[in-house]
Amino acid sequence: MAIEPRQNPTRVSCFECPLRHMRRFRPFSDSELEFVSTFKRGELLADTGTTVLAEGARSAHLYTVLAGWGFRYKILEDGRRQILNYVVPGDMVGLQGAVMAEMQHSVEALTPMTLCVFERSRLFSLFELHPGLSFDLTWLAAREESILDEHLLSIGRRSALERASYLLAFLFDRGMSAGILGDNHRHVPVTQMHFADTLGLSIVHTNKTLKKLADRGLIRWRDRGCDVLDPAGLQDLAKWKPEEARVRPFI
Amino acid sequence: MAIEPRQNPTRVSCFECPLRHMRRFRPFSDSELEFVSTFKRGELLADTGTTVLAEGARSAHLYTVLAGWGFRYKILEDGRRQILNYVVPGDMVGLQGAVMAEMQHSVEALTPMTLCVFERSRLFSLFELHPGLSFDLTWLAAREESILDEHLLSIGRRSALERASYLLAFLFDRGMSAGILGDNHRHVPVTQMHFADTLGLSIVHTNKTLKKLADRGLIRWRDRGCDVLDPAGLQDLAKWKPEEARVRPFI
DNA sequence: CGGGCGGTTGATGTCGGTCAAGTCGCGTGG
DNA sequence: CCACGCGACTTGACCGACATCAACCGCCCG
Repeated sequence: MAIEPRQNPTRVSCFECPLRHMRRFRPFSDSELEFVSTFKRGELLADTGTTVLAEGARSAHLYTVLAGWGFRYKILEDGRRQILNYVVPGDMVGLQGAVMAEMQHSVEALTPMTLCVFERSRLFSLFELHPGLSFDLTWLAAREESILDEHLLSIGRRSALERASYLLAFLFDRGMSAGILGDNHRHVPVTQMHFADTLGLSIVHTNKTLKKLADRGLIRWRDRGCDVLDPAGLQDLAKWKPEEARVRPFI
Repeated sequence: MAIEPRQNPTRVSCFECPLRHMRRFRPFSDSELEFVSTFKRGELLADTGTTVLAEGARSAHLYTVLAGWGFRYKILEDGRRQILNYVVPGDMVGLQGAVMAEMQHSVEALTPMTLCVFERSRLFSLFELHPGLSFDLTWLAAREESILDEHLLSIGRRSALERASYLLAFLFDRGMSAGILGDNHRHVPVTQMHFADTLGLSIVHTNKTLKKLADRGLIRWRDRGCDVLDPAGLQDLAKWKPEEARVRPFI
């Protein structure tokens, strides 16, 4: 169940961080890059199904996703699970734990993941030394908040079909802008069980709902995941538009 | 509908800010207090039902709630509304608009509200000059995120009765720690319509669900709002515990 | 005194849950 | 090599939680 993730023996320097060079991330100043390099403690590799962070933990670390898909979730005592959001490269996880006393949710790997490990105790010096990076942290938190707002609207007020369409369009958008969509740039590695737990529906009903979308040619199930064939059609069904892409921060 | 809020002619200095002296807020250093004083532009009074911030707006301002209750919400094209969260004194609103391009949600006053108005353009100098306040902003954003997480869990996975109990316990907790519960410190100024739009239920079913709670003596409806008679009982029903109170930031 | 808002209630319908099987592909071990 | 089990996906029958429709009450306020 809760497999221990393992440290990567070969640390990769921030200077040659593969994400750093992507156009969609804002460039760092030299001093910022240098700071982040010392802030970084190492890398963490997590296999599919691994628990990266557990609810209730008081982790000494903070992470940025470098590769792979993961998801954040909470569970009720009796096992009912709600997936809160998905994480992709460039996203930060564990900020809550760094800022509050302990983690209020868990994070699990959906595919093999690589995470950049930061020292939580040095977080405050980031605020002291780098206003730009501090602003970025706030930016990331505000953006997460606005995503959660939309999810709440979705679960609270959209029908099952709209909800499913929204989630698919959303995942496609996130995967696309992170450049991690599988074969043909349309594969999303999320099972129907994950869909059910994100949408607040039962697996059976989720299946029937997704089947409708598949019958209409919007998606196709394959290989423990889903090919998004018609993102625009999904957006229309959901009455939702993604934020237009712009340069975003990344720490 | 969208009544224009009005500026308060009599600005109150931050030095004598009534919230500042409450034990639950962290104290400011002299230089922080001085900075915030210059950051502050004035005060805004909003009557019940007023729209304080509108989705899509590119507001030049940022606010901290000084008095009263409000709520954040989103609406779908066809009018379906989802209330995302409630705001009470000490909460910041409009940070999203300051950090992203435009507001992704609206804010409306539930009771007459007083808000402290800040100049959005000076936000970056806050990051440059005051690491402590920057950290506080991130803290506030992370806390909002963890509240939204819990709401998602609630709407997605709790039954109608559990959801309603959770929301009541939650509102009681927030009102209590902000010291703004009405008569006998148990009155929450939220109508059944607001409950419905927060819980993702119809008004009729919300009414029937809340009636059950009233019949069990947990709450009582009165005066366009609700008296919370047994917060502990509600928490038990919802299987939820509030975060333990600790000193929190406030800008 | 009339109308609007908030709350209440019953009748009826439907969306989505639960139960129960069954298929398919894959990895494991006899 | 095949039996077995398991995880992901399907499908049909049935049921219940919640939505919708339609009244109606009480209160406040113009």
